[in-house]
Amino acid sequence: MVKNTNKTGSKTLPLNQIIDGDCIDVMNSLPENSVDLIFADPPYNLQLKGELHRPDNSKVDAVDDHWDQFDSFKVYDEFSRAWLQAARRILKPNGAIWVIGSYHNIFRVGTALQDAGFWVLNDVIWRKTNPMPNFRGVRLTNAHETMIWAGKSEKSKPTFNYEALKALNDGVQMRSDWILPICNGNERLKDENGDKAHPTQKPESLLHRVIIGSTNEGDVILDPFFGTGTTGAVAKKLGRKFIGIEREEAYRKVAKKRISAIKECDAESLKVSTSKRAEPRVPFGQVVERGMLKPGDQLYSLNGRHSAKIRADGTLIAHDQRGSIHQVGAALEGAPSCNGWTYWCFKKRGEAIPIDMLRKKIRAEMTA
Amino acid sequence: MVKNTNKTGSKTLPLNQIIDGDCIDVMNSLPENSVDLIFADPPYNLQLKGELHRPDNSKVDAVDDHWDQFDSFKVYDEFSRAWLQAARRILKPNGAIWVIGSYHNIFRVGTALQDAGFWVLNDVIWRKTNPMPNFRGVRLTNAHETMIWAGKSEKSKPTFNYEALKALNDGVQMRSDWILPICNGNERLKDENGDKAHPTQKPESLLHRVIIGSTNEGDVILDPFFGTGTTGAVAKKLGRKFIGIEREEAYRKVAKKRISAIKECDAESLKVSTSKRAEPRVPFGQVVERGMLKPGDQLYSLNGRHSAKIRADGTLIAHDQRGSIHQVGAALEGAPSCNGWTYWCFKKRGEAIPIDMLRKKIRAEMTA
DNA sequence: ACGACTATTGAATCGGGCG
DNA sequence: GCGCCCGATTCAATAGTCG
Repeated sequence: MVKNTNKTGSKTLPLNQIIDGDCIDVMNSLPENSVDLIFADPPYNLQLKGELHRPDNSKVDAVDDHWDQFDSFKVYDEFSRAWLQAARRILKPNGAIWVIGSYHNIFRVGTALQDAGFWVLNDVIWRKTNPMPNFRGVRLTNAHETMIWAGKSEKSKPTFNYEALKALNDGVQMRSDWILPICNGNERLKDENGDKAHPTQKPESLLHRVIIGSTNEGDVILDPFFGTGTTGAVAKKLGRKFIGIEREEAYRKVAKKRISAIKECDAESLKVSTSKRAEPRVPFGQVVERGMLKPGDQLYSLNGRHSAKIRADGTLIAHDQRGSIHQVGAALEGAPSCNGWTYWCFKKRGEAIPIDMLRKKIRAEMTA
Repeated sequence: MVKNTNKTGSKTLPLNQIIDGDCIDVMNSLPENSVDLIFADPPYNLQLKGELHRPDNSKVDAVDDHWDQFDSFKVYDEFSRAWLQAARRILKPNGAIWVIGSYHNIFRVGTALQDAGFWVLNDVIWRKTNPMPNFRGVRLTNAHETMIWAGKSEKSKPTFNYEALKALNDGVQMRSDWILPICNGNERLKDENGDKAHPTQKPESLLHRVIIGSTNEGDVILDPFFGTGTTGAVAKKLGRKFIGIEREEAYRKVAKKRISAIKECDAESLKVSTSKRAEPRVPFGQVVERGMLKPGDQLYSLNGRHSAKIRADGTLIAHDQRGSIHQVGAALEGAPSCNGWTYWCFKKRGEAIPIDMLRKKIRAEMTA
């Protein structure tokens, strides 16, 4: 619990501190209508069963921590409603909240949040450039997480730095999907043994965008599930104040050390380097899905010597050869490799047109 | 309501038809455990209150001027629970459902779906290449929609054509974010006045991926909010059967015309890449029985570190390890498991050849 | 120093068939 | 239903090693 009552009896905020305790108790001890933004990364309730191994037989380090264990959806929903209610009380009337989650919990959290009176402004997708694959090949690669951005109420007018986000996005309006890598390399905090200090550390780039977009300098940002303190680190760097709440001694310790080493940026260095985008890869399957060519259509080689038929999954078939546009091209030519995009043509009004024209069209739309 | 009772009184499915009626009533009139896949694009606009029905089919009264947020969510939730329950009843035990929505409704739908007993397999983000901008610059561009893919229950084993989706994505595992343009151009259906026939027509590319990935040829796909029939159009094109339910005469009319003009792909083009899991199992003993390898022959591990001797019953022996090709491989490597077929090689004229070559030979003979 | 190659790792609801 | 056992399955980004 926080000692946050001053001499006159009015409550004050414990700024730039990491508070030990249950986040609901701590938030209830803070004054109402006092915080500008809440960023929350609650437990996801993953419900993992057995062990999982990679194809090379190495074991996957699962998130099986005690704090992620809930008996049922009902218990998880009660937990969500409780912390969301406490969070909403301390938010200023024009304050906002961000919550991050995966399909395991985000629908529960989103429903609880709407029921509590929050007003959803956007849902934002964090598209991971380097997610963990689905090793058994039984599902889609789980390549994103979902964030919900919501105001305290329908009437509230939360901070939104439209121009700053637009600038971050090379001058075009920021979209609801954010393409960012997961947290690894030097940014990933290690404990004394060299193991990762926290199983689910979020990248600073994600918080950078949240904080730039929805707070002003000097604002107070509270994180009820502080962990190793990414929210606090980025808040300090960007000249905002933070309040962190964390139950685990080990996480608090790492976070404190981390944040004390951070230097606040001068205004100039707040500008972020925008990542260069390589030309987006276009799978040939998209040409089929989008109906630019249809299953059953014929393709012809540039040299006119071969032809092949398109199948519904974007592979080709020619005599006994099946596979991608590249594989079939290489096989027919007896070559070690082949760029199918420039090798194959389709016919339109008797004219042979390279399929690369279709890829150009798709790329133009992707970057538009 | 559907006339789907034949002379013997047993119910039959009204295949490749568009049925007029409320989707809950119609689904309740269909036989249980009869449909392979459901694709649902339910209304998400809460202003549709006037058109919503409670589970008891009573119509919800028109909007009150002082409409209360919680009440409207409650009505929407009842509607969601009702149609999801009806949908779940008619799904086969190994059937699956796809639901698409935006932040206005997807958290409600996702929660209702989990509460109804569906088991979420993935959430999938449709990332629009060409979304409508946020004209007033007060929010992020709403550039995506969310789809939930779920099995009928935790135990069910829905169809998942992993290899076909991988092929569609140029040979890398399909991710949970799908980059596709919105429906416009020639694909966008117009009415007699040249206006768009439906406000939220989904692109065929989206359904192509859903249907290729989670159904097989001949499967039955039901769409309870059929609209202008994108689900039916792609189902027909890909050799699947559909059942559409739609209350609006104008949409049914457009959909019927649209689908009748569609041509089904030829059989060969519908074939997609399949997984090895579908291939017949070959015991290693057959290799010995057929004399392809003899008792006493040596096998060598792929990495060259181990060797083993073949015994007459098709087991291996290496030092004190005895057992199947898989068991001995795993034991020698200290691994939790091992695919002996790809781990062991035999020598022919000094060259190491994987024993999987012998299995391929046997399989070829089996299918010949 | 640099390139080539190998090893490690990340919020994961990660099998199916037969006895 | 349970236990056993076959045998299928990964992408991108670091970090480390060797020459």
